[in-house]
Amino acid sequence: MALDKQRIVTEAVALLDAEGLDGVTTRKLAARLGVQSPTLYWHIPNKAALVTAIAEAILEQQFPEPASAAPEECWQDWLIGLAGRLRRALLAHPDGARIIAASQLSLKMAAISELAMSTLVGRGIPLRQARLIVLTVLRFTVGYVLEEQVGRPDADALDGFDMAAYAAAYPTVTAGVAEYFQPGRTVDDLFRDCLEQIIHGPAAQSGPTS
Amino acid sequence: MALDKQRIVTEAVALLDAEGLDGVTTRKLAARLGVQSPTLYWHIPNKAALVTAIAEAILEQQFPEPASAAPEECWQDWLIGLAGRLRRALLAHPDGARIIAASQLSLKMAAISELAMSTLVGRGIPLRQARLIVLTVLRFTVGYVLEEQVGRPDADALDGFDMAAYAAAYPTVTAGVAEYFQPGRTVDDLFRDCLEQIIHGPAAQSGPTS
DNA sequence: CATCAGTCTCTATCACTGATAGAGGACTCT
DNA sequence: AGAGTCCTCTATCAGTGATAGAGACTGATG
Repeated sequence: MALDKQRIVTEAVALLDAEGLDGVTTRKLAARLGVQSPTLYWHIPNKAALVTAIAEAILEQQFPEPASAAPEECWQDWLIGLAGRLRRALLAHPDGARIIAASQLSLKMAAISELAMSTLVGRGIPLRQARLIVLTVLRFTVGYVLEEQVGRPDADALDGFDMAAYAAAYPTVTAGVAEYFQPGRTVDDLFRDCLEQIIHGPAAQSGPTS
Repeated sequence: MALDKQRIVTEAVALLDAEGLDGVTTRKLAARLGVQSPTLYWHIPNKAALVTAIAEAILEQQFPEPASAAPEECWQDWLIGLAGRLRRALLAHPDGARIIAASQLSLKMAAISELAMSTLVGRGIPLRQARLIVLTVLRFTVGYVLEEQVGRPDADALDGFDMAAYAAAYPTVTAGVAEYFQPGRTVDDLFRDCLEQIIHGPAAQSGPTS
């Protein structure tokens, strides 16, 4: 089987799934492909380009085609769905958000922006406002998932960590977390609620408002 | 001069400013401190802890004290100011956002959340909503600056990049960028406009609305 | 057939990275 | 003087991204 960029990227994603971004080294990747590591450099200029290619592949899985809007929904719901798809794409692989953030000049990301902005403009939103909304939603989504995916510190690092002192020092934060995750609420709900914050504004609340 | 964690972190920030995050290696840092690199490991468990300490130091510079709210402003303007301060803290050093994102369990970040949430709650915002707003604003801010600070690809990497084709493929994005940066608008304005999107909602527009 | 050029993979090696083991100096308290 | 603690050192490890340059294998051309 010939070694080409396509196969390299596919295997790199598999390696990513198995070991995370830090596990994606040229040597391990080459070993999986039955080849020596310098061979990769014939097909790929450097590792940054590989990471960018991985980013494109990850987005491709969730956004295979332009995928025009379903004409039924209002743009708000549609945009929430789009951001949800982006989040799912990032969560589908370890360090997905880190990879997207590290990749420079992603064409797929530009395509998603274009899709979102043109859809909003098509629904009558002024260009300026469409840009602000889309930019806000996309950057928020990356920032959100990035923090969702940070490697939680292992037990050793938490040795001297005093949970009770933490709760005492940051009572409102602690209360807010406790309040939110009461019934059957999940992190997905939290993401959606934050998005509605952006898209519908702070006024329109989903839950029981005061 | 005795070598302690304080001095290590201070010098690490200086090295960060000089060479960026990738330039912060244990050897270079030790050399600046007139010491051999293994010595650092007496004061610091590993490099991740060093990065976390750098993150705390960066935030400390912009948020030295609890800094209670100026009682004059409405909470919206106050929160916008807070996010602006956070953004300035991240922009003040190369890769600032990357460092914050990479650091696990930042106490300073928790303190900022606490400050923001308690302030909002103190102004009568329900706890649930305060949490959503603050979480959204903070994660958006990190995501925003992260993308602001990505290393722009060098000229070589842009070799085969067709700017005209890009503009043609993503006309709405291109038009949106061009429309926004017409008069004397800066990236700071863009950040602020996005924030208002979140805080005041899509309805209240700062510019000339349709 | 012989030769050549292009394509791809190899071995060998570089400069560097974070990290550890363990020796030893310096300093303080007894 | 001796013991013990604190701090820094030398030496070294395994692993990283990357390059140079030799060679193999292919297909086309004389």
